[in-house]
Amino acid sequence: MSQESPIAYVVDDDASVRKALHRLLTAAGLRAVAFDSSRAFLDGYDPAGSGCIVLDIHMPGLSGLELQDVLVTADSDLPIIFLTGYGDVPTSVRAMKRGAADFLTKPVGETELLTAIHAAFERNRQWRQARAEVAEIRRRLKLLTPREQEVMRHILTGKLNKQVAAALGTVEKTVKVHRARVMGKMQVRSLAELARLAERAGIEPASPGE
Amino acid sequence: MSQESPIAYVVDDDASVRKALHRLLTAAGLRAVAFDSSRAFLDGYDPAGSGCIVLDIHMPGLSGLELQDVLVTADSDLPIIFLTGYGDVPTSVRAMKRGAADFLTKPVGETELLTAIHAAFERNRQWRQARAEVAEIRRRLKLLTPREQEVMRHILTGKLNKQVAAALGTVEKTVKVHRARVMGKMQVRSLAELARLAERAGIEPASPGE
DNA sequence: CCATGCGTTGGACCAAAGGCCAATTCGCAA
DNA sequence: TTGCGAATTGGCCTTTGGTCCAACGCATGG
Repeated sequence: MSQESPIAYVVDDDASVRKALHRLLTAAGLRAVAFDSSRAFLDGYDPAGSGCIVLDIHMPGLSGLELQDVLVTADSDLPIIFLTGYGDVPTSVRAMKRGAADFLTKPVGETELLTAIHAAFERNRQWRQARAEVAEIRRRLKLLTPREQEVMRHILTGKLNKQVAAALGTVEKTVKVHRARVMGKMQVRSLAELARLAERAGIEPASPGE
Repeated sequence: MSQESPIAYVVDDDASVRKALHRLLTAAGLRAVAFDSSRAFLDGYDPAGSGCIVLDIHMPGLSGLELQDVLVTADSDLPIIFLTGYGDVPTSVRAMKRGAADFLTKPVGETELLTAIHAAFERNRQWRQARAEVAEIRRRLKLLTPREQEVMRHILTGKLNKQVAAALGTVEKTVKVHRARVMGKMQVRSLAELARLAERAGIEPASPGE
């Protein structure tokens, strides 16, 4: 568990802004990394790391909004704080509707920015935690053989072993064995725990009929 | 199951705007109800109904943003579409961060507004559905006696009846009876279903120790 | 050809869950 | 006082779940 501290990525094509922001964030005790373009950011950031992005809108190449689209599509969990000098209402609304954490206008107060960053860090932390839990569940799920997954899906509907057997065209004994292996591989000791994991990870139970 | 069609509430202190919006929405086949102030809206809207609100920002008395705060606090599920002639970025961002469905500026295109309203209706529909499910679960939960609720919480941890009995200072037989009543009142036929309901409704299982 | 692993199945056995009937105690309300 | 619902407990029986030992068929790779 490498619990690295979150990084505040700064993406702005204006060197003086980058420098000022970097200095401000570093002085506040944050890890800050600056990029001069969306492309440079995409090439240099750590998709698995934690943190947030302080992003300018108007930039050559990929604009801030376009970078947001790329990250959303890529299912990134880095919150984006837009920071622009020429923001208009439609743009800010669009950005927020696509999940931006905040939308600030230059010049921005130190406190305002730092508050936004800390909030973004917190959002990122919670998101990552939720995602990690689901990822762990899915990791275990992959350990199950196809047959075991089928049995699990039927069990989650509340079927009895014999009913699962009938649905799968096998006998109760076999279901028992699969069931035991499912419980073992999913690392749960009760049906209640299994159902909870399944609910969290979005595992749909089999249709009652089939 | 009164499946009434959603209502588009219009809240604006400008009579001409109200009239124009009402005509526009009605012409589009929507049920529209207009109010000239936040207070009038609060007094006249149906908290249990479905729909959305087209809300002006600048109004005497409670402003649009203040009305939003009231509704958020009241846990309303009516999406708010702000519609203002003097919107600025900080205001729109604040509104969006508090959950506004959209933030449009006058003059607004017919298509733009209608699209926003339909999107808001859909959001409202999904929200209401999710809320209705949880409400139904909680309704059943209230049918449980305190003891039965305790037993349920322990069962949800995966404990055996005898372990639940030990935790509650009683005997296995009693737990069995309570358990059966829990299953009956919650209208589930398996532990898996019960666990699913509990997970959805945010019912926390008892701590394993106690 | 054979070893290895996976999926499958059988048998035996014990623990646990669920259902049914009956009974007691307690507190609160008619 | 009487009655009722909640909580509790007992006994008895059936069904189900969980586990151990054992075995067979099949594909994959050595």
